[in-house]
Amino acid sequence: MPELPEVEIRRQYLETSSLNQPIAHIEVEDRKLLTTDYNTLLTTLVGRQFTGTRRVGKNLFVLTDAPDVIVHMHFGMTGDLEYYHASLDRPRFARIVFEFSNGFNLGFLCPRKFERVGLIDSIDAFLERKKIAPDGLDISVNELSERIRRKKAFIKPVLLDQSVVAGLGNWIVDEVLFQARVHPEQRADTLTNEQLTALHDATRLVLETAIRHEATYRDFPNSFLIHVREWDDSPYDDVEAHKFCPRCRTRIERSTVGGRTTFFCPKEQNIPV
DNA sequence: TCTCTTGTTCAAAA
DNA sequence: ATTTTGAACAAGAG
Repeated sequence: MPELPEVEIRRQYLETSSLNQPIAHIEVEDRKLLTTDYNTLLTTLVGRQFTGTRRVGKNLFVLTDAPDVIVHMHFGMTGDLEYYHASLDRPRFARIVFEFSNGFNLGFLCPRKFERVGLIDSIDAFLERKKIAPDGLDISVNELSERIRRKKAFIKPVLLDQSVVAGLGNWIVDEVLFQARVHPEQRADTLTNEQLTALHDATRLVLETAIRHEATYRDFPNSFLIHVREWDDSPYDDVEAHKFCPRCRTRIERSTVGGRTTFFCPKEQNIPV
């Protein structure tokens, strides 16, 4: 789940629930989830407060009242946050828990242990070191085009590359390509200016739509491809109807591109000849 | 029981 | 040397 829109929702959640409360303790069930030594994490953060948040791509940064002390969070494939009163049971999979002195806890839920939390001293240095490109909501059409044109790989894995544009994951890339009518296996360096503009427009459309609907897939417009994904089905959905292109009713094709499951409309997403 | 998975990394291959 | 590919990571869900 945690692609850019989900991380943005989590950022807003942390921002409204967990700022300006002294940290009394931090529980960590499995230290492999930390990118910073546990004792360093404790001595650095206990007594401090979260003061603000920033997000770039799928990375969430939590600022503190100590200079140059920033908590970095990455949600992997399944990470989530839950703010709850300490008198309640710890939420399932809350393997890292920030305990505030006011009796509330912020749980970092890590069902699959692909998530990571650690300290950094500079967001810019972190982005540089990790080669994180500009965020999908900030990147200009020129910069996106420039970065895509440099690559020869299929456009799908290029858009998944966080050093090209930050925040797009597997389903968003499929959705962006569908909205822009670009085939996932078109070579990146063969995209026309019109296609690059369409990709930039589609990126904004998909990201903004997802954030507006708080990343709840079933609420997305019917014009979106996402409804073909089986994990979107609800008891109210006509599952069969979702296997067809919402525009031309052609059966949606499922394949593997760049090692990832890919859905696309074989009629509308063509490679120009 | 078996397959699949929304992400990233790193080593191998090209 | 650089870019691309693909396995590995861990564990839950269906």
